[in-house]
Amino acid sequence: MSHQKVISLETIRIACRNCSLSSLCLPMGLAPDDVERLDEIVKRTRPLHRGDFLFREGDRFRSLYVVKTGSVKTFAPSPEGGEQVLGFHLPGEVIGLDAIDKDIHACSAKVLETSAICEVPFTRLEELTATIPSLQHQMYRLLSKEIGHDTDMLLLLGKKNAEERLAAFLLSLSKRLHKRGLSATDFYLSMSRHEIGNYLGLAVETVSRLFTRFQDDGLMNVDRKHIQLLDVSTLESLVGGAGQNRRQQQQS
Amino acid sequence: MSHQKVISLETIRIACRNCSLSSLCLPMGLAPDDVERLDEIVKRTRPLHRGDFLFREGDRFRSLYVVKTGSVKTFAPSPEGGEQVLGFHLPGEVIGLDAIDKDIHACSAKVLETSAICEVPFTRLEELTATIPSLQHQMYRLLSKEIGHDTDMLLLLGKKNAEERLAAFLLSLSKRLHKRGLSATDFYLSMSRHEIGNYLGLAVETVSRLFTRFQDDGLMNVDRKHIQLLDVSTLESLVGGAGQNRRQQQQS
DNA sequence: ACCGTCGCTTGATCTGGATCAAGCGAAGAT
DNA sequence: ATCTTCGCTTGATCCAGATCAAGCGACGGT
Repeated sequence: MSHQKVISLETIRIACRNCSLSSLCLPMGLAPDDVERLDEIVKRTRPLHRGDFLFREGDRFRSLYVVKTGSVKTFAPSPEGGEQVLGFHLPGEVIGLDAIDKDIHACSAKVLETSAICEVPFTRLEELTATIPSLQHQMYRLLSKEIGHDTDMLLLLGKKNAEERLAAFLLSLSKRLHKRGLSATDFYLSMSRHEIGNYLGLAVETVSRLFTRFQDDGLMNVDRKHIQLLDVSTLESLVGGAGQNRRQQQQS
Repeated sequence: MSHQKVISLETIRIACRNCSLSSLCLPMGLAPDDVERLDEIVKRTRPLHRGDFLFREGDRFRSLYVVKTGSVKTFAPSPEGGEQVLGFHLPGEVIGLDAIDKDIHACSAKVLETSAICEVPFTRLEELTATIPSLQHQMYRLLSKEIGHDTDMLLLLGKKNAEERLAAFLLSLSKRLHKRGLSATDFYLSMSRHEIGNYLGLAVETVSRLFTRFQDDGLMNVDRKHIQLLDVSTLESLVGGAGQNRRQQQQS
């Protein structure tokens, strides 16, 4: 997405209180004093590069990770030896929540491009939440939000066709990038077609064909990793399942 | 599954400290005094019946619900008017965690058979967790566990074929029932074939055919809602994806 | 500048499971 | 006791998307 050595020490020295992501990240809604306390436990590591791991499946769980810049994918091994991509994580998003339960990471997290990551030791965070009610609430919300997101994915994988899935994926990226102050209609993909397909439960070929089709239909421009959304409202209508009239699935 | 009026007032008067589910439910690992405090905020409603709602999509979020006996399904509306079954909830399982974030329920919860349910007002629970560190930790684990479960479902819907999905579903029920002291190999389904199919992303017909096939192969007996698992280890090997050799999905 | 690798595209074919269609039997209603 | 409904099963057909196959072009390495 961008040249490597651009991220300097100054960038990673930015504390929570000055971080442009604070409204998306843990500090959301905290009093200045409390942000200060949170700030003290956050480790800021130097930039990581494509292919680096934040943690691997089977690792002991110690910290949550927050993407500051760049992007990360998480994936779990499937019994046969393949893997399931579980998510792509953009700035402001928290990684590792699923490991709190068993104290062991059940999935791996791999950096997709040069990225700055904050590390938050969980035990210390947990102690802090006990004394800062609003931070505790923020944590509950964070975990709950993740569940809600997974629920959306279940609906996508369970009920939507290929076209709807890809449209939903593009719009999700668009929306999340926009919330971080980036363009909602012009961006670069940091993941491969293969990874997109894996994530959406589709073959690479299907993803590729759909990109071509969407472009032919004037919905977007695609040039390698460079994406430009041209007709967001039509994409949105595609997600709604207006694609065809598929059988209404209900039960009782 | 059983006659209705059997559950009496005595049954629902059981406090947390006497509840046989305490090792599965919130109180896990709490000191007796703390269980007492938790116990005080839990409301025990009279038994609910098939078709009753715990909450509906759009309702204000107020409480978490714990299944004590019986079973509950949760489901979300899909844009087209159909619905996606999100889960079936057995005794000891907690419902409503996904609504903490937005403070609004994004899905509905419907009772599948006569059931006893505990209601835990969330605001009060949250206050309590701030003063009982082990309860706070328990809550984090609970939310995290839910994420882990959703992750498993993503893998199931994204990578597994029909046979693998149904085998996984049956084994999941079996395992969860067993943990609650019930038979792991002989049980009744409280949900319809349609609901199972919806949950697993399959058509009713496919579910029905697979039940027939599994029975013909000697893996289980099926008589309406009554299930007997005969060959658990073969079912387990089916889940592993040993079914056929499907293309290894991996990415760079 | 050249080469090899690898990710991506595009075309042809195949297939698992959806859809369509037609009973059947159990449970509740009158 | 009979009817009606509805959930379930089974058979026939269809199709979206997987799989197979064959280039092509970008990029990193030397």
